[in-house]
Amino acid sequence: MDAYQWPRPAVTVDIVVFTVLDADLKVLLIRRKLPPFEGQLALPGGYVRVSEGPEQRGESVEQAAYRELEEETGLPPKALYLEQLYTYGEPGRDPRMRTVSVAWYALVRPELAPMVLAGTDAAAAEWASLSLGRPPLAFDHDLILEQALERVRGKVDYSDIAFELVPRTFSTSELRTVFEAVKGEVYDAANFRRRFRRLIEDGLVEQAPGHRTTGKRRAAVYRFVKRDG
Amino acid sequence: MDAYQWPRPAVTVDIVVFTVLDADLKVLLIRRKLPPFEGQLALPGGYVRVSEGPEQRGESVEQAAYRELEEETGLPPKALYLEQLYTYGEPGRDPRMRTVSVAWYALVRPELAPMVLAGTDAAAAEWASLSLGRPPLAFDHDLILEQALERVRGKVDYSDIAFELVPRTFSTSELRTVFEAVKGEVYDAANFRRRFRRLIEDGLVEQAPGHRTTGKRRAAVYRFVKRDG
DNA sequence: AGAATAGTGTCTATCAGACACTATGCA
DNA sequence: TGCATAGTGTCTGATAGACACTATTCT
Repeated sequence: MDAYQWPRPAVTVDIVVFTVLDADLKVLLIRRKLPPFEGQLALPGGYVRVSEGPEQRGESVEQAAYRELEEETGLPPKALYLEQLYTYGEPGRDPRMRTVSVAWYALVRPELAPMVLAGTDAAAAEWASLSLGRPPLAFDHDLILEQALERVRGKVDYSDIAFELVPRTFSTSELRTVFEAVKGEVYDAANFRRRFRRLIEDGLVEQAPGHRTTGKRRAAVYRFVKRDG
Repeated sequence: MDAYQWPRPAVTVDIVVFTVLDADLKVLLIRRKLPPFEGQLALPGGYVRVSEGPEQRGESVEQAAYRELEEETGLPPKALYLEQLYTYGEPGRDPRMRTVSVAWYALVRPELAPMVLAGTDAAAAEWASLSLGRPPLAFDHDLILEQALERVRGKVDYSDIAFELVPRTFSTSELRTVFEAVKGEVYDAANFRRRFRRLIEDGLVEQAPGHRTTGKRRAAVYRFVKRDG
């Protein structure tokens, strides 16, 4: 039995974009201009574009995520770390029609965060803080946001994603601030340093020229060394 | 712009089913009876069933995974641990048409593994060993299998999934065998025991009545204690 | 009785958390 | 010159790996 002709769900992408601004974890939200959920906040996203028949011109699901992000927020693919999160396919999650959404999360360096709003018309996109209460979102986007947070919080400890949330060169206290914002807890500065020193010894991080002064005293800056490069 | 009318991809599920038999990690594969890839091995899976219009009768993506598994292998939903893996949506991954596949992995206890073949007509489903070389699979199923393996290998260390691959009651050496099969390395029996003893102290595992003899000497058996129950 | 497996104890290296401490440079 | 922040050193407890050891029971 070949299901070629059967009804198909619409396939969309939704993206949870995080950044850290003012020592605070933030998500990018869009104010919807059309029903359903008109006027409410939602995650950026949209339909995956495909073509009929076996020629299969059209974008991959990942490309769709990059494209929608650029269209809706002005963020270019190069500026992003993008990773697939989960696929949501409950009937009823979109009141219009049966929709399966492939959700992604993205990380943006703080220097690039301000360019987001410039790329779209005034009031469309905004960085919402996550340390305070959360606004209700359209569709099942609350759930998606929650699971994205869980993923990032878990992964920050054993992977390199924290380096995607600091400037290209950064001080240890800037990196510590990212950890604190993501995990929502305070880290002992001395112990954090020691962990960080191991990263240098292992060659994951190297010192960069110059200094930075965020507090009272200037600090050495470092850069993340990519494994393959 | 509403994409209601635009062409849509077909949406499928594919499931990587693991079990441990004879101290060996195995995957459930299906011999395809229809083109494309006729006669080749593939992961069990199939189309997600939806309905037209806003009424949205139809199954969730997760239900589709359970249903396809039961249809193709005879494994009832109750017998399985099922978790979503990743969604594959590259154009060209199915030569017939544009297809987005939501992949899952499932774990089956060894006692239940034999019932798989009984549920289907003779030569359709088989448990393939993973310690030897792998047969080439249809579509991009090699990739899916590889990523499922990676997920299970990573997760077995910090989660409870190992308990889904032993009988309901088990000896420490049975549990160790599962770890060895999954990770592909030998564990020091004494150190493994010590780790295991901590699980008992923490109440995650409790001793069960009776004994089991897999080797020369009989061993105490335990059962996993669910957190919420 | 022999032998393989179940199960215990011990030593060492590593790492995280707590916290006392020194050093620097901006106000 | 004060003081907040950068950065170092040290103690303690938890845990993993290596490995020597005892205990049990099947054949």
